[in-house]
Formats: sequence, structure tokens, C-alpha cells
Amino acid sequence: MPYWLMKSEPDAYSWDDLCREGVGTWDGVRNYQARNHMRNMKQGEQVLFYHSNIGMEVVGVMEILEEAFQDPTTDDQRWSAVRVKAINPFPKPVKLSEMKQHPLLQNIGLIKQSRLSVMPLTDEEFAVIMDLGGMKMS
DNA sequence: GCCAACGTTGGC
DNA sequence: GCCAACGTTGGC
Repeated sequence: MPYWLMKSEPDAYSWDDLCREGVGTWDGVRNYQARNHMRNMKQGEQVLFYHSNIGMEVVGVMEILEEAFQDPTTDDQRWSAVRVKAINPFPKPVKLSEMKQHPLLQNIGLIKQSRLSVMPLTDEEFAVIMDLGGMKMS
């Protein structure tokens, strides 16, 4: 099963914002590569939530509730959004600096392509980050 | 605040 | 279709 990681600046939209809303719409993505990843997401898949700029850490796990649909923030049909819900916060958020030091995380988009905001993770990468964050895999 | 990386735009 | 100029992202 594919896993994902999505970034947001907490100033704009944070983990706490998502928890407050319960169900969140992940919209505003204006990058083709990121959009293509979003269109590949399937209901029930798990997504890590990363705080860029402020925090620079993975803070929790989300789940895809609704697969890609027209981004409600624009009429431009090129852009898609997905619906997500928070599952669990990390007991211990995982810092970017920590991930950069981990030998099994050297190929993740966060490190290799720092501007990409939506990216896939391998089973192994997902498991490593969950472990670093003190989360038990269910 | 700076700047590297990278995507987009527009002139040719 | 190339590429210079420019804008944006995001780490430092």
C-alpha cells in the first residue's frame, strides 16, 4: 500500500487546524508533480503531515477520506484537491534534521527535492518515520 | 534576510 | 523550441 507525505506551512494550515476542523480539504496545490501524486491517492491510504518553515518536522498521520476532486479554491480544472482526516499526532515529532541523518531516509523527496509539497514514501520509509516519531504501526 | 533550487513566462 | 528573466519555496 502506498504511503504519502504532504507539507504545509503551519502559518497557513497546521496540524492543529486540521484537528479543529476534523475533516480537512487539502487544496491550493499549484505544482503538477505534487498534483499528480494527489491524483494517485486512494481512500484509506495514510499520509504524514509535515510542517515546513516553522517546526520543520513531521507532526502526525492522516488518512485519505476522498480521492482527488476539483480544487474548490479555483475554477481552473488543472488543479485537484483531496479530503483528509487526522488519525494520530506523533508522540514525538520527527525533525527534518533527524531524518537527514537517517541512512534509510536519504532518498525521500523532503531531502532530495525540498520544494515538492506532496510525495510518495516507500513502506520502509514510512515505517522508519513512524518509529522515529514513537508511533506504533497498526 | 539570504540564497539555492526549481518552476513558469515570454521574447526571439 | 530555447533560454534569460523572474517568482516562489523552503532550509539555513
